[in-house]
Amino acid sequence: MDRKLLHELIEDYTSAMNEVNRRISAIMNDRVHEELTGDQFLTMRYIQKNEPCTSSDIANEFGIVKSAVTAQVNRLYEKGLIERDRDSDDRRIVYLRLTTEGKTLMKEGTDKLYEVLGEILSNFDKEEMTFFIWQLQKLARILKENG
Amino acid sequence: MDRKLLHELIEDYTSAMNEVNRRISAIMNDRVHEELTGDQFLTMRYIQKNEPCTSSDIANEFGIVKSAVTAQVNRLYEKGLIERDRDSDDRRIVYLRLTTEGKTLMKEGTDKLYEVLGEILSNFDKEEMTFFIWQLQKLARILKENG
DNA sequence: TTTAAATAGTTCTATTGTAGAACTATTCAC
DNA sequence: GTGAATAGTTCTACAATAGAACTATTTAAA
Repeated sequence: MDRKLLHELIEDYTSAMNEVNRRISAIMNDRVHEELTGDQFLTMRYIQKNEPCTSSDIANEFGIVKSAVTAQVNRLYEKGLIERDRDSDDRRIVYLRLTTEGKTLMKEGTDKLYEVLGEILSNFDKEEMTFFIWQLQKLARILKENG
Repeated sequence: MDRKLLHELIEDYTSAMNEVNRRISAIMNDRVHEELTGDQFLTMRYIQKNEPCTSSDIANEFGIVKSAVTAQVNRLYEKGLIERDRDSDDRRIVYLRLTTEGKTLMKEGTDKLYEVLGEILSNFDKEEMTFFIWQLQKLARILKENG
């Protein structure tokens, strides 16, 4: 491909992607997870979907070091949203689960997420959206291979 | 559209988008802006493209408060990458510009960005990429209206 | 023309997210 | 049984951010 065109596409891609990320995170903050930060919501969602999971799982999923996870998990623990208990066979391992409060909060958050994103995505028809997601997944796969 | 299908699409969209963002930022960190954080690189790029600009411009562009910009700009200033000077007509306004060092660094960073993203995007053909970017821009526009 | 409101930016404080090194406790492998 | 590997925590340092209080300056209104 022509060099100049490629550079223009890269500029367009990065600027659109940055704008989407900024606006999504602003909307999520305002309307989806009032009581949590964006990162906390993502961590809670991960635990919700992968219960029970460990700090190492989270560190691996989000590409951050384990001490960063400890700090985050401590904050969620202090809010009473998650519980920790040690594996009885291998006492190094600490399993993380949502508490009843955590589950309630995430149920509400997920409902709002579906409502808010559903409203936004209703501007795309099914084929358009499917193709867009398929492209995103392809990009994710390529990035995984190139990382 | 069917409710369950929409929810699945939302799950696929959010998980692909999050993975893309994580991997892009990891790659950028490793190969594009070694001496800067991701946020600093974005701020420097904004100044590079909009020289001279103000702290308020940056706050507006990235949706953050002005005190956050002051903190960021201070760090870049201390690295010798940007310079500030007051408008002589309206002495409240401080214009930001890249220093020679800042320009050199951003020239290198931009070259690396083109190289790295060019390599990744070469896995898409021109029509595919154009359509994908067009969809991203459409999403950005809708988010802007819905925000 | 003086005074009040608006604007641009900074300072200060507090919280969150992060990396990295040193550490504890536990399990595994030889 | 001892040394290596693993899971997680603690501690320190820094970046990013919000929000309130502040300074300096300009604009608008009385």
